[in-house]
Amino acid sequence: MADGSRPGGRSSRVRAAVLSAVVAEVQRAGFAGLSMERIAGRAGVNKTTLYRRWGSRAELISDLVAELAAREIPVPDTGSLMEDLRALMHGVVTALASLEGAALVRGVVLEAEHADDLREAAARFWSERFAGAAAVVRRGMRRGEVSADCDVDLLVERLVAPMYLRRFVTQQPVDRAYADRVLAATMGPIT
Amino acid sequence: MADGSRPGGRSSRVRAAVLSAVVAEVQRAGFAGLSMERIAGRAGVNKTTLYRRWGSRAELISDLVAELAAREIPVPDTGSLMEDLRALMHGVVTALASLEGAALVRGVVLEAEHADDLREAAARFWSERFAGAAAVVRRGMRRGEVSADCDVDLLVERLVAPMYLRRFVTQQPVDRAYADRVLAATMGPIT
DNA sequence: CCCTAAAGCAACGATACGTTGCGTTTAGTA
DNA sequence: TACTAAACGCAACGTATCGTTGCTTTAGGG
Repeated sequence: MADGSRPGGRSSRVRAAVLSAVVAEVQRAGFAGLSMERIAGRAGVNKTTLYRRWGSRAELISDLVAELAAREIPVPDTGSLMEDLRALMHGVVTALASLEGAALVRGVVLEAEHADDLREAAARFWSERFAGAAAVVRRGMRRGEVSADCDVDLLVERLVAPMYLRRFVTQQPVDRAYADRVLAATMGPIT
Repeated sequence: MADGSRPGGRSSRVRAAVLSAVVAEVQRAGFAGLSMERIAGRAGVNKTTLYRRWGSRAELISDLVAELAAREIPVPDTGSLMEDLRALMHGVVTALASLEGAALVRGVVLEAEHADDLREAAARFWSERFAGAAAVVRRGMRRGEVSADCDVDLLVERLVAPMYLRRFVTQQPVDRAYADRVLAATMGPIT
């Protein structure tokens, strides 16, 4: 092999096992209770492997965030802006309800302030997500479903932000009905 | 003394020194990097005192949250809904920019999932804050500045949520200009 | 089938954890 | 002012996890 890297086979199995073990451990004891040795044990992997491949806990979390962020989510295109936005927001509801999605956001919120690489990974993640949502809005703008002088990025933020606030800050439930209420209240006057 | 408690004098000094040391340590190394011994050292207090008074790291953070949450913030009443809301949102901007405010929210986001007492403290905190903001909106509603069928609580959430999203999730800057944009976009069509 | 990247294993010192026993300071009371 | 007990300081303890190292074993890819 040219560069000597060996990505397939055992390596990828180890990687998958470790990342899933991290998620499981986050669920069990929270981010503050993460232990490298426990992660290794749950993943059926030696502690040494973690340090050799990731170097530190921060890099491991950073990799997890990048991994979860890399999962492509489809951008809806039904021809109706409201239907597209509804689908997008319901996707956020599902993501926030899932363990992986919650771990992703929580990891960023917790670590990003003191880990530059994680902050970059997070920035890439959010810019991609918001770009997809913004594209949806711009399609609707071309169809005349929203006025041309609308601040698209701000609109996207206003749509999704309340769900994050409830999920992580005020600890209130987030479901599709709530998403619909936010959507109606935000888009209602614009139409 | 009857119950044997002794709240004044040295006890309160120690408490103040410790809580301020926690905030300083959060700034230095983040929540994940909190060490009881380092906190004790910075506060000029023995490690034993921390464990005897608070029992655990989680309870210490919980107490800090309760302490910060107990600080009364004035609810503006200028006679104009938009001015009141602007003042409220600028207050949030200031709080998020301050170390204490960021530590408060971050502590809740980090620990609340696995600490029931902290979750209760956080719930009290947010319900008080949102009640104040909702009162402002209802005053405006009585003056006819907002329609009577408006969902007040949802409106408050929609106003403040984008600032929290930027500060903690997408890691983007939050200033008064942004708060004004959110306010204008959210209230513009209602008026 | 070989070569070697990658994982396993075992042990290390260092650090922080949480706890205990005992002596000292200090606040509140009589 | 003197007394009492709550609160803190101090020192030491065993434990757990950290992060690292040297060496051996496994298994993927040419």
